Amino acid sequence: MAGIKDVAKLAGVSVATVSRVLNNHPYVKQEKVEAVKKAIAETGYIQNINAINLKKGKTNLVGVVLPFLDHPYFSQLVQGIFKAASTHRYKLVLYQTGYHEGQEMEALEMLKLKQIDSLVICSRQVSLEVIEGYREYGNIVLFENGGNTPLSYIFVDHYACFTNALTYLYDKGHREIGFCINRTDGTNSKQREQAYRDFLETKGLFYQEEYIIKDCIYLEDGERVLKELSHLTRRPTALIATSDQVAAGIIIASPQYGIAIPHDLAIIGFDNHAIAKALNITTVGVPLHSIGQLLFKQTLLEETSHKEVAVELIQRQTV
Amino acid sequence: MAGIKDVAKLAGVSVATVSRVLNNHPYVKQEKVEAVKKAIAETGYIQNINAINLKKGKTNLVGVVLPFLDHPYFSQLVQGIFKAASTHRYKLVLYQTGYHEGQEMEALEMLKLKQIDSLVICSRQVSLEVIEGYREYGNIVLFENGGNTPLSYIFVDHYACFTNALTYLYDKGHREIGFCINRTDGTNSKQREQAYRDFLETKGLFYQEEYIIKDCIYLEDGERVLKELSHLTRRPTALIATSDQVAAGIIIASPQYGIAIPHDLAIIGFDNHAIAKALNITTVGVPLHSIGQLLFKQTLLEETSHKEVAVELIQRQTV
DNA sequence: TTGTAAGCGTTATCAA
DNA sequence: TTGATAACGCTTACAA
Repeated sequence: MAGIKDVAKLAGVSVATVSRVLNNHPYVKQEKVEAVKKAIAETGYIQNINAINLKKGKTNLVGVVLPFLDHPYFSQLVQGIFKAASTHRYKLVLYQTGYHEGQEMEALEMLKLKQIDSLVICSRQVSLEVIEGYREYGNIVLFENGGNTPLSYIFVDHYACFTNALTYLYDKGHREIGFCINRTDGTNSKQREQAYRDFLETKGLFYQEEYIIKDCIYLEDGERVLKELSHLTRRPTALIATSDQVAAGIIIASPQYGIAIPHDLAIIGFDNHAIAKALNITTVGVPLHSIGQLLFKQTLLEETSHKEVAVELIQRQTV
Repeated sequence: MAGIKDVAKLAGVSVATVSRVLNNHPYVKQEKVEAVKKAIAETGYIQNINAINLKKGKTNLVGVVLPFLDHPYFSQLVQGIFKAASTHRYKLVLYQTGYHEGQEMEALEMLKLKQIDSLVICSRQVSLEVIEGYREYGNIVLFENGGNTPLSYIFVDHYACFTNALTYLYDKGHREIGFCINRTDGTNSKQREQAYRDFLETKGLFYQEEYIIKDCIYLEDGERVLKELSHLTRRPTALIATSDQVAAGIIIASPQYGIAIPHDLAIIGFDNHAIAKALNITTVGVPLHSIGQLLFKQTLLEETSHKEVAVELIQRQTV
C-alpha cells in the first residue's frame, strides 16, 4: 500500500510538501500541488488516520454512555448529540452499559487512552468521584444534576417537574397519587421520589409504599402496572408514569382492566414522545433532542458549566 | 505525561520489557514484572491507543451506517450489533446518514483511513458498485438482499414476506388491499412494491395508485394514512403498514375517523415491536436483535456470505 | 517555498 | 529472558 513517501518520490518532492498539500497549507507552489495531487491519484495513496491521531493527540471521536438504545428517551438524546457532533465533524462512539459499571469504566478508560476526545454520560452507575478522576483526560459532560461537581452537566430539574405534576394532579382533586419509576437508585429517580415524599408531607397526605411501581421502563411494563394496582384494595386515582412509553402501555391495557382513563385513573407521562401526542397523553415535555445537542456542544467548551433545561407540562386528555 | 520510557527508566528495564508486561507476554522474569507494574502505578502511566492502532493497523472499532436512530427498527438492530460487538471487545462508531449520501461516503472513507476496521451498512443510498470499491479496506456487511454482489449480506426476503402477508389477507377475503411504504427507492421498498404488483396480477386484481401511501415511517404518520384514505371514494379494506409504528398510528387514530379495525380496515404491521403486542397487531415478525448480532459477526469473517433470515407472520387481532 | 529530520508512543524483530 | 532499534505514517519545527 502506497505511503506518503511513495507519493513524495513519484511527485519529486519531499514528504513534507506532500503533507502540506494534504493539509491545504499555503506556500506551496501551484505546480508542485498539481504534481502531488497527480501522484496521489496515481498511487492510490490513502492517509492513515491513526498516524494523524497519534501525532495530533486527538481523534475527533466522542463517546456516548447510555444503558440502552431501544427506548425513545435515549435514541432521541443520541439523535440530538449526533446532530451537533455531525456539524463539528465529530463521530460518536457508543458505550451501551446495560447499567453495568464495567462498560461505563471502559468508556472512561477509552478517554484516558485517547481513543475518544471527550465523553457524554447520559446515565451512570459509577460514582461521581470516580468519574471526576477522569476529568484530566478530556471533557466529560453529564446529563443529570451533578450538584457541585466540577464536571459539566446539563440537567432537567426532576424535583421541580415532579412537584409540578403532583400539584397539577392535586389541584384537579386527586389525593391518592402514585407513580411509576425505573431503577430506584438513579439520580433522577431519587429526585422524583424525594419530590413525592415532600409533596405528600406538605399536603398532609399519607405515603403508601404500594403506590410506587418499580422497574417501569418500556411500553410493555404498563400492563404490569395495572396488574399490580388491581391487587390493591385501595387504589390511586392518579399516576405519574416514568415516561410516555409506560403511560401508553397503561392506557392501552386499561380497557382489559376495566379502567377508564382519566375517569378511574388519571395519567401524566414524561418526555412527550410521539405516542403521547397520538394517545393524547398529558405529559411533561422534555426536549431531548435539544438537550442532546447541548450535551455535545458542552463537550467542545473548556470552561465547565451547569445548565438547567426548562420543561413544560403539556395538558392533554389523560388527567 | 508519563510515557513508556519513563516507566522503563523507573523500573530499570527497557521499553521492550515494559511493553511485554503490558501485553502479558511470557518470558519476563517475575521480579521485573513486579518492578514494571510498580513503576506504572507510580508514574501514572497511560497507554496511547492511537500509537497501538497505528502499529497494529487496527482500531477495534466497527462503523454502523443507518439513516436515523429514533425508530425501534434501527435502535433494535443497533442494540443487537452492539451486543455481539461487545462480546468481541469491539466498539461501535455511528454514522447517521439521514439518507444522505455524503454521510455514507464519510463512513466508507473512514474505513479507508482505518479509523474503523469494518462497516455494517443497515441502509444505504450509495450504489452497490461504489460500496464494492471499498471492499479492499475492510469487511463490509449489508442488511439487504444484495443479489450477487461480492459483499457479505444478511437479509430478509421482503418479496416473500409481502407476498405472504398479501396472501393471508386475500385468504381472509380481502380484495382491496393497500400498503404503506417509506421511501420508494429503497431496496426493501422496491421488493415490496414488486411483490404487490405481481400478487395483483396473479390474482387478477387492479393496481390502484391511491392504495399506496408513501413516506410512512413513524407512529405519527399513521394518522396521515387515514386522512389520505378518507379522501378516496373507494377505499381498501386492508392495509399492510411499513412497520408496527405506522400500524399503531393508524389503529390509534382510527376511532377519530370512525373506522373499526379490523372490521372496516384490516391491518398487518411489520417487525413485531413492543407496541404490536400491546395493541394486538397482526404483524410480520422480524428478529432485528438477532439480525444485528449476525451482522456484526459477519464482520469478523473473512469469507463473504449471503444469509437469509426467516421471519414469520404473527396472527393477532387486526386482521 | 521547500526539504531534513525529529518526534508522536507503541510493538516486534533480532541479536545477545 | 532481555535490550536496541527499526518500523508504523504522519506533522511540523527549523533550516535553507
